[in-house]
Amino acid sequence: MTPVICTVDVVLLTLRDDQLHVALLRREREPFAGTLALPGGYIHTEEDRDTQDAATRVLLAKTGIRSPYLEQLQTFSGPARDPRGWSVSVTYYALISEEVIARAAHPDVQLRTVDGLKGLPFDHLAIVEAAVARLRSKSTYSSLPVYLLDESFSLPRLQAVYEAVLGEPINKVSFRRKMNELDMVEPIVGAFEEGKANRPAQLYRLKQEFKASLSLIDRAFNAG
Amino acid sequence: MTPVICTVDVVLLTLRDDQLHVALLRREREPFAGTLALPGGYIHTEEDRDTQDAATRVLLAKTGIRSPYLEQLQTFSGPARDPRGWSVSVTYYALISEEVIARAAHPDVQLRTVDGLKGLPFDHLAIVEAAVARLRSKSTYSSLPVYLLDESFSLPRLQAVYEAVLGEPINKVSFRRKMNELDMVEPIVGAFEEGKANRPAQLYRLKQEFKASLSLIDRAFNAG
DNA sequence: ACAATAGTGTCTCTTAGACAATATCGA
DNA sequence: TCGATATTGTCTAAGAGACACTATTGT
Repeated sequence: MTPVICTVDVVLLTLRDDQLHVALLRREREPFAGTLALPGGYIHTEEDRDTQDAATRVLLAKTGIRSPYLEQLQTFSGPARDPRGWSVSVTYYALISEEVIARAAHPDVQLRTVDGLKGLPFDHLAIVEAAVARLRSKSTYSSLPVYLLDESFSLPRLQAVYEAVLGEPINKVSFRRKMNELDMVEPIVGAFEEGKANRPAQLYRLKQEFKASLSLIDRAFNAG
Repeated sequence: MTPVICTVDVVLLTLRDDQLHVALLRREREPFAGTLALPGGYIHTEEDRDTQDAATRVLLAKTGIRSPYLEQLQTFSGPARDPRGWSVSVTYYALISEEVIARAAHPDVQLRTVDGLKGLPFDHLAIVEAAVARLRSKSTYSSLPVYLLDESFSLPRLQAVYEAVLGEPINKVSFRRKMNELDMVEPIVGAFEEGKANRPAQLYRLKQEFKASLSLIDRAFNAG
């Protein structure tokens, strides 16, 4: 029986100009050397405790980013997706703020909009699409999008992030009411978003108890 | 680099006496020979087109069941879960009616309640728990539970299945109203559930267009 | 007729969205 | 003061649950 090639790939997503972007890197080796592709690599059985560990290691090594949110996405497999042979790729997706990308990402990391992506090697396009679909789906009923923002943020900004991810407007009153009920963010007393010619927005942060886990919403966000 | 062991495992779930059961088989080979375990096996790179294909093949070969619903669950991995070495198991879960089990399952298939399971080898307990959690979660907002029933069923029966899976009562009026809106089942004209000392229930079937895909509910089922 | 469960009508309560009033900043 | 955006109050509409009534079977 031919051995199976085992790799991990990571879809690192961020928001720039209210558009979802994915982090890509130029491949140094064959196959597809020189092509922009997802950060990925082989599982290292001597050092990785599991594939999540491998994904964390690969992401840090290739992009310089240590993501607070890294979730297993799906496993892609088959004889044709990799020219080297029958392969399995356990894929993960991560969310990060644009600010962290700017501060910590290796200079060769390239951001590309997730819409209209093309020319990706392997089945990386399908992987990115699955990651975006998962993010969209989870965003309708969880606090997931806060990971696309920096430590502190205003509610209008958070709402804009939800709207950008979901691709539709959200009723302002409902949004704030829901955020209130969810009790997942707390105001940073005395901190405001200043500098603009209008009433400054209160800055919030994710509550400590939600930093590790997601907050789940029983009723989805609706358009409005 | 040591090679990674690549397998698939399948959690086949069914409902018996309104309790979720999982199909287990006694292992014929080491490791854990003689122990009840999930049906699983190696990926066959010569014949499997992908891991979904492998899961379908393994399930049919080991249990005799060809499930209409088979979804990728999660990939489990690590150096310790299998004594043979660093391994990756791509897991799937399937739903089937008790009637199909009775008709088609190999005689050595054993059903066990998913609650209070113990003594499973590898990390099979964690895999079963993940499958049950996924089923519960998806059942709150989709037509998934219909796969636990036979071809035709009454609405009260379908409601009982939802209640068994979700573990809480559902308001009868709301349930029927929602089923009506969803438009995913249709009455079988002239077919009733007979034999009991009460008004016979209309029999329904899943509409053709939902046999391949799930019907998604925008608002979750609520207790009541 | 009675017991038992199927199926429906309807009232009330909760929740979401529309609309608009008020608050607070820089220019 | 004006323009702009934050924040809040409140009315209205839609959806969910409670309750009870009608329907239909076997005994």
